[in-house]
Amino acid sequence: MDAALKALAEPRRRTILRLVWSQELPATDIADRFRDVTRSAISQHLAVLKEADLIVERREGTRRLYRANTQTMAELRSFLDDYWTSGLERLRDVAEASEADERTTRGRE
Amino acid sequence: MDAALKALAEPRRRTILRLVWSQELPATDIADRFRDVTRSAISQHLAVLKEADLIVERREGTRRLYRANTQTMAELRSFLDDYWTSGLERLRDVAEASEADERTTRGRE
DNA sequence: CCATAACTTTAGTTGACACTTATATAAGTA
DNA sequence: TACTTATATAAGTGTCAACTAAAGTTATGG
Repeated sequence: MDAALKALAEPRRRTILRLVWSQELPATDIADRFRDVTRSAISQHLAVLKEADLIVERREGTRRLYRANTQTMAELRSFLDDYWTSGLERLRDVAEASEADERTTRGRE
Repeated sequence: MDAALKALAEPRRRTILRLVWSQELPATDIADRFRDVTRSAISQHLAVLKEADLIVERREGTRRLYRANTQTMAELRSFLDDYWTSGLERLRDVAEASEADERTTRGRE
């Protein structure tokens, strides 16, 4: 979930995600939409999105087709919702809990 | 909105946001929750959150009290919702539109 | 006014990250 | 097999972001 948020922080990646939201597209088609950036850069963005589980890759011959993993977005949405609304009454615990949170999320990077 | 997403990409800042979600807290109290980071660092995080309009600052004597701006979070939520659901039928336009988007958001940084 | 408290701001360092160019790999095609 | 197409991966570069330490700012209390 941390990875997803980080991935979405980059505007270019949001654009890519939107492109493959409702249809599967090969890497080339995606890269072609961007004029001021190399295929290589797009390929790397795709890797990040895939790592964050925001897109799914399917191979077909030499091509790789990508499409958005809408479920992860849904999960992210409810994560954000929960993150702020749930457990706010036990605020005294948040400090330790969140600090632990820091360490584990950082450790996972 | 871009700033808000970027601000939230950093786990430490999410923790801070959660701390001031339902109550106002002075900078010192916030900083005290984190052991492996300086007050200075927290101060800088607070500045980023404030810049992104995710928190609000109120001065009282020498203290500065912070609280979350829940409205911005609400806006972010609906932004994310809209971002993917709306306008997906006009996918042919997305490329140009989003590329323009890139340039303006980047220019604003 | 001077000291202290509560913060921020500045300067400098380090690591991460988006990018480019060049090279590698893998699958079709002549 | 050699060539091409579609793509990733490697290596290197410049910029930006998070951090520390130190100096600066603003209000309050002797």
